[in-house]
Amino acid sequence: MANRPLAPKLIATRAWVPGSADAGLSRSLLSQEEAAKLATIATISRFRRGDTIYTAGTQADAVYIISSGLVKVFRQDQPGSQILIFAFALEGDIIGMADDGAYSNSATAANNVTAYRIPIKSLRSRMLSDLGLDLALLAKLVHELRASQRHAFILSERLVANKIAMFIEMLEQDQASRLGLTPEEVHLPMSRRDMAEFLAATPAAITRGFKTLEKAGILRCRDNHHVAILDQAGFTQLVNGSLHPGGDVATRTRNGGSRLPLKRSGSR
Amino acid sequence: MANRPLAPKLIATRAWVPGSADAGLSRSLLSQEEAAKLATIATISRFRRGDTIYTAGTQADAVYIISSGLVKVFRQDQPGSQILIFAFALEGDIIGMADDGAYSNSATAANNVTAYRIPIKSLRSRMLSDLGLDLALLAKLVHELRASQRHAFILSERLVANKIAMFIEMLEQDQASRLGLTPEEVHLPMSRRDMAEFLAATPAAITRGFKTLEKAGILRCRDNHHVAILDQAGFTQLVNGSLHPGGDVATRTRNGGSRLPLKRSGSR
DNA sequence: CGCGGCGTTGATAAAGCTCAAACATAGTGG
DNA sequence: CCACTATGTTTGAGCTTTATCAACGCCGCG
Repeated sequence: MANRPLAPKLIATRAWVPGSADAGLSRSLLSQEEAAKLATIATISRFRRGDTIYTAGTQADAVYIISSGLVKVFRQDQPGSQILIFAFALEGDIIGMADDGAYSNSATAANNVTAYRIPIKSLRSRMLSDLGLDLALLAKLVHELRASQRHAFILSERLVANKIAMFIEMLEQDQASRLGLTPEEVHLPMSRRDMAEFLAATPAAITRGFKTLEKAGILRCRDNHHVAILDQAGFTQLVNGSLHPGGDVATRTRNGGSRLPLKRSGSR
Repeated sequence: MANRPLAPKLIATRAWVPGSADAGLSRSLLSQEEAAKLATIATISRFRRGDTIYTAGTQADAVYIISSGLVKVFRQDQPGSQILIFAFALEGDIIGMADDGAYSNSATAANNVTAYRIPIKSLRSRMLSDLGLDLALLAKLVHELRASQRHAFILSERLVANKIAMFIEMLEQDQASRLGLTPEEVHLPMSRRDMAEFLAATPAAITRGFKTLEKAGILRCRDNHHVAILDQAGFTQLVNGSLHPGGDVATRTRNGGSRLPLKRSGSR
């Protein structure tokens, strides 16, 4: 049973319960038993790249637990107006939040997606009888809320280069917590345009932001979907918003590089 | 409804359950019974304006349900660096989210605050036995998540005047759902500086944004804490991001004063 | 009465958006 | 296999908004 991919997984980190052992690690929130029970009320849905999974404002009859693929959860008030992507959902994420019975945002598949579709009614009745499921959803929602606040924090940044750095750090942590180790390269599974719509910027600004970070020696892009962090110290400072990439990073030779080896410093 | 102020209240709107009757209305999520049970494990805390309620990174031993007053929930990475206010919490809100046993953001009282302090341990044991409490927290978290996404959406706006309009609309809806009717004036209980820190702008920009909205005839400020919406249609368009206040309002003199939608479309 | 925080107003500079065109990369059908 | 189209990405030039920095008025408070 352990190696079968046929039961939904819900992934999150611990919230109030301190767990120093696996701090920062994602755990599966559902016991096998609970996952199996959920599987009995779920159906498997498949979506192709670009497919609409649900649309904001329509009646919310089901939530989806992503099994594989990448889903963009977004909001667009008027057709043709600005889009803001709220989250990139992947395996172990649950989507389909509703407000007064209607989906409060939209979701489309960014590539081929398989997901468990769980009707709300079944879920509700199941929740009333199964406390563990309840607590799992609670933990997942806390996780989501934190992620959303982090998103807001990224959006509050003024310079696009900083936003990008924070975005990459977010993906890095996510991947690290899923894999259990920090990968050499961070994988950016979405397009530049998607990044722009997540970071509230234009694709052009995203391109230039990456260029800025590369020129500053902070990171290196193998291609548009794989970046390596070269200057971890400078990167962290960027993420913490304490300095601006254009000016100070180059002049950071004063204090910075004591903790980690810098590959190349201050080439200007 | 009830006149006993001695039990905690949790306020939220409905999520998946459609309730066409009281759509958009806040409901108290706890039955009197549950509230009473919660009260037995809660203690009342009082804070004065400026007091710290908890600090990010410290051990999270309790959550707080606000009974009265205004609390700023915020994050500040480095002392002296940028602050982002995530939420203004008031009566019926719950604060104290944690990550791996530590508070993930900070909270201070914006004025005199009374709150129910509920130790995590008691809450957990209570949750395991009381399913209703569980579901109430779930509903509240969905509410919070939506609020956070809305915040992100506001932050994604480029022009400060639009941000302000969306912020006012947010407060208006909140007040309307609490009162059960749309008030004539929207109350802004926080300072300009707090708004700036919520909207990721500077106080100066906030001032100028309000000026812009007033000059455009969208709203009128009785004082710094009370605004009335004069042009509901224009206001709504601003909130939906379909129209730029600076551009169109300035060009209005050329166009002879007619309010024109001027939306952009991708047709070529 | 002086002090410090807040709010407003004014100049300047920087960063990003808009618009637009060149470029790259698929996917498609001949 | 190739043109051909559609989509995404990059680059460039001009314009707008806001951050920054500063000064000033206001108010409450010691």
